[in-house]
Amino acid sequence: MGIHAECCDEQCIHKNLVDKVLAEQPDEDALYDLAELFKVFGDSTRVRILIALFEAELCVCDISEALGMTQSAVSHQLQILRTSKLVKSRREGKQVYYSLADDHVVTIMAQGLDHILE
Amino acid sequence: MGIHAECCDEQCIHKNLVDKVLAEQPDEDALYDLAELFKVFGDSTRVRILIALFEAELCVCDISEALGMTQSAVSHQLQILRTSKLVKSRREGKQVYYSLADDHVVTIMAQGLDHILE
DNA sequence: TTTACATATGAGCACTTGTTCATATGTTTG
DNA sequence: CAAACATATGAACAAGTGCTCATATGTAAA
Repeated sequence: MGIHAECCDEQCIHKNLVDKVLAEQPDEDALYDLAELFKVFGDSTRVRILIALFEAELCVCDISEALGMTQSAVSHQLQILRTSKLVKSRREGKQVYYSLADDHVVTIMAQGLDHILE
Repeated sequence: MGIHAECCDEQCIHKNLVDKVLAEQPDEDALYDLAELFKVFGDSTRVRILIALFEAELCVCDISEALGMTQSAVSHQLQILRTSKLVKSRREGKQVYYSLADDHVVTIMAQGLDHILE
């Protein structure tokens, strides 16, 4: 007996649809990576950082100031954003400047805003 | 002294940029809602459910079968997806059928896939 | 080199989250 | 009505996450 011993007898399952879903499903790694990507967008501090970077390239210190958060907290989040390739960084003297890595960030955020503003 | 007592003296802040960021920032509620929305996409079980629903409208039982997960786990996740208005449901006899709520889901997922496949 | 500043990072803790298990609700059939 | 089935939901627990604090690294000025 499988997981569904007490649910969903054979006659009620739409077997052909389930098979189609299983056939079309992206591979396990892609699914995992996709969820990991959205997880990065799923924190209000990181969202605020990304929106701040819509305006301009900013140094860590600027971002801390704009968000009213400690440099450490912001720096930790910036690393996560950088690991996911959502932002890129550039050192200029003592400062490190961050900016958006590509257009996907903007598109994804715009679609998200569209959705919540309905 | 504020939060930044030991960091980022006045001369190093790009005050005009910070002010611009503060002025253009969406209100607190929108930022929070946006992060909440992406948080929903940020779980591989929910991503798998959404991708399954790309193919067809499915009942809870079909989804459990396709994902190889218990009915309870799937049902909990479906409620989260429904609360965020990413899926909608329709009862037909004993079954409840779920489908994608609107096109934003597809667009957001497609952009996400684009990003990770680069 | 020493000092000061900007940023990065590791450890620890409080809080959140996904699953399981047990059970409740809703629907159809006998 | 009772029994069977599909789905929903509350509680509890393990695993993950974001912040703080302390400290390390990197860079420029004295």
